[in-house]
Amino acid sequence: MASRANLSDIAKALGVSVATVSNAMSGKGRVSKELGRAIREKAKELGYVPSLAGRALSTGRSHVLGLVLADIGHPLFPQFAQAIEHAASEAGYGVLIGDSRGDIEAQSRAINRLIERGADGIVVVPRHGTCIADIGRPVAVIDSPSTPGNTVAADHRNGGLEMGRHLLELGHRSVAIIGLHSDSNVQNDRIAGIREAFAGKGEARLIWIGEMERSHGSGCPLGLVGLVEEGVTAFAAVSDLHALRAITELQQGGVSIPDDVSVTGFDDLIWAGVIAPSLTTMRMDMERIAEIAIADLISQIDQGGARDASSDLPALKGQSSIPMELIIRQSSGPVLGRAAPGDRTSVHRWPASSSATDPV
Amino acid sequence: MASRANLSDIAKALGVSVATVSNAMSGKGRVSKELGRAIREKAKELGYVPSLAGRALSTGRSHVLGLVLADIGHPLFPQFAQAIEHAASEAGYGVLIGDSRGDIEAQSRAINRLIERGADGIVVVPRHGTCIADIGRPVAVIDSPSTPGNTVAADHRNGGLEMGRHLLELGHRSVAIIGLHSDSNVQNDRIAGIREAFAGKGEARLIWIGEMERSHGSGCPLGLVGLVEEGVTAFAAVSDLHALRAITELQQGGVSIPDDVSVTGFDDLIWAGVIAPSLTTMRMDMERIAEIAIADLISQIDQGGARDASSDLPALKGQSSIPMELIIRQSSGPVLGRAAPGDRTSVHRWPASSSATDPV
DNA sequence: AAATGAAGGTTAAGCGTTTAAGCATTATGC
DNA sequence: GCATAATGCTTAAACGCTTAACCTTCATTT
Repeated sequence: MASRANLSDIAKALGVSVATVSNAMSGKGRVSKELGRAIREKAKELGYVPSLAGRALSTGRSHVLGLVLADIGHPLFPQFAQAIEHAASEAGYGVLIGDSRGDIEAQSRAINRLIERGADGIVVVPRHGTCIADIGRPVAVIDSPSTPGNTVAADHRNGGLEMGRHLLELGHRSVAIIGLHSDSNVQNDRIAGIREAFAGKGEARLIWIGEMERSHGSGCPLGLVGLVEEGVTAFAAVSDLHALRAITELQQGGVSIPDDVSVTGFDDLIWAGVIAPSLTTMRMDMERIAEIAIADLISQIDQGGARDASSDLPALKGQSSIPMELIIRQSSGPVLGRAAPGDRTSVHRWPASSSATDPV
Repeated sequence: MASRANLSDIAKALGVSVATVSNAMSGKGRVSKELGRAIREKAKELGYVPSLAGRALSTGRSHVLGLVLADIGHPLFPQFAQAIEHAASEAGYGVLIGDSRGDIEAQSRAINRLIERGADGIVVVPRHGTCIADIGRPVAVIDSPSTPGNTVAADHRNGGLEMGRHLLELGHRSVAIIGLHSDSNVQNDRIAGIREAFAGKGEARLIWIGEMERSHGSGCPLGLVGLVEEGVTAFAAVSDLHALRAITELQQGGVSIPDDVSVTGFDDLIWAGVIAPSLTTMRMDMERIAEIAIADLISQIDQGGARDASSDLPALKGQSSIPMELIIRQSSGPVLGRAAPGDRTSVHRWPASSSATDPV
């Protein structure tokens, strides 16, 4: 009932001025050791919680960040949100969510709404191929290192490279890369990496799901079994979502994974470890990405709000690429020559999940 | 540059008092038609955007809601977040996210943090089996109708009932229900529904993934192929996540879906429509659930903040159950007698996605 | 011993909004 | 034609916090 205690309650209880209490709590002004302690004790006793509204009004900072995702419905969103929330929370910021519902115009509207709500800065994971207009506030963009204006991102290209190498080591010489459509920088980077790995060492063809669906309807079969018959021994999807689609389609067609063909994904979505076979994939270090994005944002905020041209953020601004981590599970294996499903225990395998005691 | 215009800027520009401008904008006090219009015009001209901080300080309402999810990493979270954000946004509220990282104690901490941040109310999708402590603020709980203190939820039991009937209609008389563990009200409701449908008409056994993993390690095979040999013709998972696990395990074991057995899920997760076979599942009406939760919350807030005993919210408080929707796709089909994979075109099928032109 | 400085406070203004109370001015009732 | 009411606006206080400026007191320094 007793509506929250405020500074003046503490001040009154101790017979000092509000300013002193404020100083004591923030450690800024000049307050004697003892009085400081006494004030902090009283504060705790009264259950004092600073009013963010009051502080915001006074300082002009809300200590709230906005998080705008191209498509909140994307399965990777939870990981993002969790990581961002955690990093922001550590830094004393709250996170306000904005949904751009996929379309570009709505994305700007979402950003504006967050700003009107007083967000000090915005983290944007943009829609494929979008450029973020220069709003008059600090922004951190998480897309891909090859996107202009990008702040921090996973090193998708190198992730692709590693994935390609992984498949090459297993003996694969003909891979089909599965992507959605060509206007995503993230996907393009991953694809470029895989191709680079295969350059001169094998054949890498490309399948755009988007194109196939445009002509054959969404959810249509991708004709992967046919590719297997043409000699493709591995499918490298640029997202676990597509890898899952590939795995089920192949299995339904009677193709055995990984004995007949290997399938790999990207992102380590939540189910990647529990499907059969569990999925070899490439994981982003969300925690680090979030941490850097938030650090950059806060640094921008502290350096004085809405500077036009970004100036002198030393190592921060400018293309941080965070390494990705290859997670080898069951869906990728050595090329077996298409007839003899012998043992294939040579490759080190991860358990389905970190807490597993029995790696299947 | 020009830091946002405020009320007094408008007042000065028009030679009136701030109070009048405030009244004109809110439509509350007494302002003449003409002056009102003039003020609103000027406001638009100056690009006036009300300061939420100022308003919050003055009114004691932040117009921000907190959203706490038991586990932000859950694949259903995006749908929740999107729906809640949308509903809140329509009602003029922002949404602050809080992550309870799965554990119960962290859940309370998350709630407290949101409250300290000034959230006017909280939407909680609680951890299985958690009771939300009475914080001194409006709360809306979305769990299951059988949870005490629940505000609104999908009618999981009836969803289970419908799913069971669907399988019965297809001729299935022996189903295995797949759940994670028994301390989730949502899962229990769904299971109870399925069982009710099968009561007296067929056999329904139960598989807890949690128990199996405790002894055999996480990600372990569930032994579903063995059950098929024992005569089970359908697997009804209480979540798409488990359905996916079942589908891949069965496919890997050479069982054909839906010719040999049917598999169904719950929640219509994002990939349910694109795997092969696409997944028959039961969808919640998130939009409505979110709408009702938000409406309830706002009503509580408007009725005067922290009332102890919830009083006279008429139809709102008290167990709103929102019907679920059965989505029939490819993974469920008629029992075929285990040998003759004949045609099975009698059942009406959904396209993989609403925009599909070719239902595969 | 006077000037200087630091230490430990206090006062007061300001952030942008809302809202109760006050005060003219004009309309209404009888 | 006078009390009453409604209308249209202004004044002023309040919300809770921060921060610059100011004022003592006491310890140094010259």
